Amino acid sequence: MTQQGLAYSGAARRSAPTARAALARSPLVDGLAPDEVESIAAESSVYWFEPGQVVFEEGDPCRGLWILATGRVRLHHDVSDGRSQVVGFRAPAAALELGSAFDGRPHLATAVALDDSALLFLSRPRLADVIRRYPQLLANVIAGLCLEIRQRDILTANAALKDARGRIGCALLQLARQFGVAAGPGAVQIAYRLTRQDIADRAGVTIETAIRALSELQRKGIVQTDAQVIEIRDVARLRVATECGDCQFDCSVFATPNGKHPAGHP
DNA sequence: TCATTAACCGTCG
DNA sequence: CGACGGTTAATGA
Repeated sequence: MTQQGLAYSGAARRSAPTARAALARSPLVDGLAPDEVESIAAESSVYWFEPGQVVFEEGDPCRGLWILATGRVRLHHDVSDGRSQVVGFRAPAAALELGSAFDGRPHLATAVALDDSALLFLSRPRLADVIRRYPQLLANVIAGLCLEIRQRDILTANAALKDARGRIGCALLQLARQFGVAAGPGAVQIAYRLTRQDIADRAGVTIETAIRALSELQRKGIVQTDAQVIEIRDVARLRVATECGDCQFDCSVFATPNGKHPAGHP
């Protein structure tokens, strides 16, 4: 069951310019002229979701492409024993699930709003139409899909790391790659609020284990948490502690000087 | 609701 | 055996 937000409520209408701005920042429309982006925005709708509201559920038929405009969204699988495995977190300008939007098969994960969130929706027929008009989009889609695949690869590599500390460390480094902003020499802040439960579900451990590992890292001065925002004070030491040495996945932490990460991509 | 700590317990190398 | 991590419970913010 998908509970959808109200289409174009008054609040959503007022937020439409914000949604268009988010679309313009999306890597999906890289290389398109502003009026071309505008024509895509004109074909899409804006939906509003409250914290905890489900955008779509794993197994739901995919009706189109969702792009986050404002707020935060978590994507996860519900695992048999009642726990949940986080597939990824989304920030504004990121697509929720490119794969299903383009192959039309059911959603691979459940998407839940973490904050009040505005999302752009483009139905599959309109998406197909837009692609026909702007073939440049295909290259952007492929790039986005490749990033989704990399993220999944990191997830499986993470699960294969033998102990919980390693998985937590790997999850932190990957989140830093995605949401990191420079916070001084060798330090990166994960600019995304995450509960301990979020971290635990991302790493595939219980919340207590996540707390144990994080407390330990905190005691060593490697990380520091403030109001659900984690700062890695010493990336190099976290890498050592996580034994990333021979990991072939691209967890390398980057942060641009102006504090922006590349356009919302996972 | 979220975070933390500690005690306890089963598994596995 | 002993490290590890899940379970449970208690407590504080």
